[in-house]
Amino acid sequence: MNPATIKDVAKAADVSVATVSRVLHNLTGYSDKTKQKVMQAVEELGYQPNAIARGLVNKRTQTIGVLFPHVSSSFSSDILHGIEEIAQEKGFSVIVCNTAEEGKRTMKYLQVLREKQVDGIVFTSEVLKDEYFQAIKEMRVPVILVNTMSQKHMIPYVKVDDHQAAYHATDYLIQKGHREIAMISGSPKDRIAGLPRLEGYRQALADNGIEYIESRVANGDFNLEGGTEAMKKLLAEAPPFTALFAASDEMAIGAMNVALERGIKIPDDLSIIGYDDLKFARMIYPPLTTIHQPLTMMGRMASEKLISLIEEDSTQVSSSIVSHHLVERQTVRSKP
Amino acid sequence: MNPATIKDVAKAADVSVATVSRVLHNLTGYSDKTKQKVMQAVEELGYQPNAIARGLVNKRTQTIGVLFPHVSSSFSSDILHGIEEIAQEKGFSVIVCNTAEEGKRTMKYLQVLREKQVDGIVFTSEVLKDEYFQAIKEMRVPVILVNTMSQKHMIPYVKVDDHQAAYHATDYLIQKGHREIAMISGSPKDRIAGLPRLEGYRQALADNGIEYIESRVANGDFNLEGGTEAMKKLLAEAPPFTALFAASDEMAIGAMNVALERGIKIPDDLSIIGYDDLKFARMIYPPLTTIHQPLTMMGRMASEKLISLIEEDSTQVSSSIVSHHLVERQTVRSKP
DNA sequence: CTCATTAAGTTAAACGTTTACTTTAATAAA
DNA sequence: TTTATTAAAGTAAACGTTTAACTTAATGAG
Repeated sequence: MNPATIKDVAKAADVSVATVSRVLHNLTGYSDKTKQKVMQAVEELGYQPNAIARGLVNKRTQTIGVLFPHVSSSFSSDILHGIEEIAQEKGFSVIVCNTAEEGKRTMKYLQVLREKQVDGIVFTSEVLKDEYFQAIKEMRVPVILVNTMSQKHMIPYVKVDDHQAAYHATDYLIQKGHREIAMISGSPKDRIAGLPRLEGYRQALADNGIEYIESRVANGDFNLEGGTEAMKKLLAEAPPFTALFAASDEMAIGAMNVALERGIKIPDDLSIIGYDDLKFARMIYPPLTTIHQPLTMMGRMASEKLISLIEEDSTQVSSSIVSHHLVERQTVRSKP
Repeated sequence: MNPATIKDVAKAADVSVATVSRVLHNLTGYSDKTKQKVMQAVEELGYQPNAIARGLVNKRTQTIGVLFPHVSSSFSSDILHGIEEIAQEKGFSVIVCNTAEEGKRTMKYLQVLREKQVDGIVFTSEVLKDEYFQAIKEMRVPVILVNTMSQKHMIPYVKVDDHQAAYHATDYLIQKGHREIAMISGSPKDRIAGLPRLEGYRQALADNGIEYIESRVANGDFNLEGGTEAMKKLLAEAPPFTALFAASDEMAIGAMNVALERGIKIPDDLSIIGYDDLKFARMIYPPLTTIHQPLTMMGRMASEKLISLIEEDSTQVSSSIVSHHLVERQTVRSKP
C-alpha cells in the first residue's frame, strides 16, 4: 500500500480534497464537525503531505543550496552549522554542495540547484566568477555571499573586514612592544582573504612608523604545511623578529611546531598571533591568541538574510561587515 | 518572463511535449531532423528541466537526507564529505540535518525528510531509537547507519569495531613495555562508542595478565574539558601510570595540555594514544599517536551502499566493519 | 494491390497538491 | 414572502513532467 494522499484522506472523511486542504492549512470554510472528521482520517491513515507536489504548485521548495569549496574543513562546517540552524528554524532544508578546489564543480552544482528549484543560494569562501553570477541571475533566486564578496556585482555579503582585522592583529603586537614583526600570509593573488590581510599588516606597520621589510613575509597558502615551510624560510632568511602574525590558525600552528622543534619558546622567545579562531586554537598548548571570526554567527546571519529575501521578495540588498575580535590566549607577551 | 518549460520548447520546435521529452532522454521515436529542432529550441530558450515536476511523476527525488548530532564537529564533517562526494557522483543531492544534542530534533527532521520525499537516509553517530526506526520504516526508504548500529533491528551499518580498535590501542602500549596504563573513557552508558572501547581496554589488559584497576579510568565525555578534568583526576587519584589511552583525540589533547602544564613530558614521562585521528591530531606538538578512523571513506561507503539500495531496490542488507589503523606519531615511546 | 510492420509522432492521463471559482443551503433583512 | 448575505462545501484547472496508448504514414512482403 502506497503512502496516503490527500485524496485518500478526502475519501475517508467523505469530503472534497479542497476541504481537506483547507483544514490542514487552517483556512476558513468548514465546520467544526468536518474538521474533526478530517483530522481523524489524517490520523488513521498516517497522512503526511507531499512537499514535492506542494512545491510544484507553489513554486517554492523551502530549500536552499549552500556551496562550499571544502565541506570538511572546520571552517566551512562552522558556517554550515549556523546556516542550517536558522534554516531549520524557519522551515527550510539545506542542500550542501562541495564545489571542490578551484570551484571545479561549481557550475555543475549551480545547474543541479536550479533543476531542484531551490529558493535561494548561499555562496561561500570562493570568488564569484562572472560565469557563476550569470547562472545565478538566470535562476532568479536570491544569493548571499559569505566570507567573500564581489566588487563588480551588487550582491549582499556577510564577512569580516579582513584588512581591518589584520590591522588589528598587527597593531596588537605593536602595542605589546614588538617592532620586528614577521608575517605568514596567504597568497597575495587571493583578493578576498590574501591581499587584504597582507595590506592590513603593512598599514599597521606604516601607521606606527615601522619599516616594511619584504623578506619578513612568507606565503604559506593558509595551510599547515605551508605554515611550517614559511616559518622555516623566515627563520632562515628574514631579519630576526620577535613576533609573528599568521594569516590563518593552521599556519600559526605550523609555525609554532617548527618553533617548538627548534627550541624557540612561545611566547617567551617569540609571540604569535593567528587568524580564524578555529576550534583547535584553544586546544593546543599554549593556547593560541588569534583573531576570532564568528563563523557560526555569520552562517546564521546569511541564512536569515537569505530567507527574508526569499519570503519578502524584498529586492533591497544589505551586506554586513561583522566584527571580528581578538581573543587573547597565551602565545603573545609584552616585550620588556 | 518565467523560466521556459518543456511546453515552451515543444511549441518553439513545433512538436509535442512527448517528443521533446523523448529526445531529452535519448529514447527512440524521432528523426534526426526533429532532434535538431528540439535541441535548438532548448538552446535558444535556455531550457532546464524542473526536477520537482519530474520527482512528482517518477516518485524519485534523487535526494538523500543525512542526520548528524553535530554538523560542525570535525568528525561529522569528514563523514559528510565522503557522503557528499559519492552522492554527487551518482547524481544525488544531500540534505543535511543537524539533530542537535540528544537527538532533540531527530523526529522533526525525519518528518521533514519524509515530506520532502528523500530517496534514502544516512543516520550517523546516534543511537537508533525505536521511535526513529518506526518512522523510517513508515517512509519505506532505505537507511544506512554510520558510526552506530542497532542490535535490535537489521539495518546495514558502516563502522569500525570499537572494541577491537581500543584493544589494539591498549595492546600497542603494552607491547611498548607499559603495564601501568590509564584510560580516559567516554561514558560507559554509551553503548556505541563508550562501553566497547572501555571493554577493549580491559580485555587487552586481561589478555596480557595485567590487573584492571578501576581508579585508573576516568570518564571524560569525549570532549576537551572532559579530557582535562579526567586527566587531573587521574593524576590526583590513580596509582601512577606510564601510559594513557584516551577514547577520543579531543580528550587526549585535553590530557596532554594538563601534562604540559605540570611539566610532565610527552612521551618521555608519559605515553599517550588517542582515538579518531582528527585533522588536528597531526597538527599539535608532539603529533598525536592515535587510532585512525577512516571517516571520509566511511561516508563514501555509506553513500554507495545507500544509493545501490535505492537504485537496485535490492533488499539485502550488508554491513561493513571497516578497519581502523594505528598511526604512530610521537606521543608514545617504549618503556626502557 | 493488400496487409502487416515499423518509425515518427501525438494525445491525454497521471503524479499530489493548491486555489480561484462555483454551488448549495441556511439565515437574516426587508 | 422575497431577496440578499454568509458559511460550508465542492469542482476543476493548474503546476511541469513522464509515459502508456494511440494515430498516421511510409515501407516491404506476399
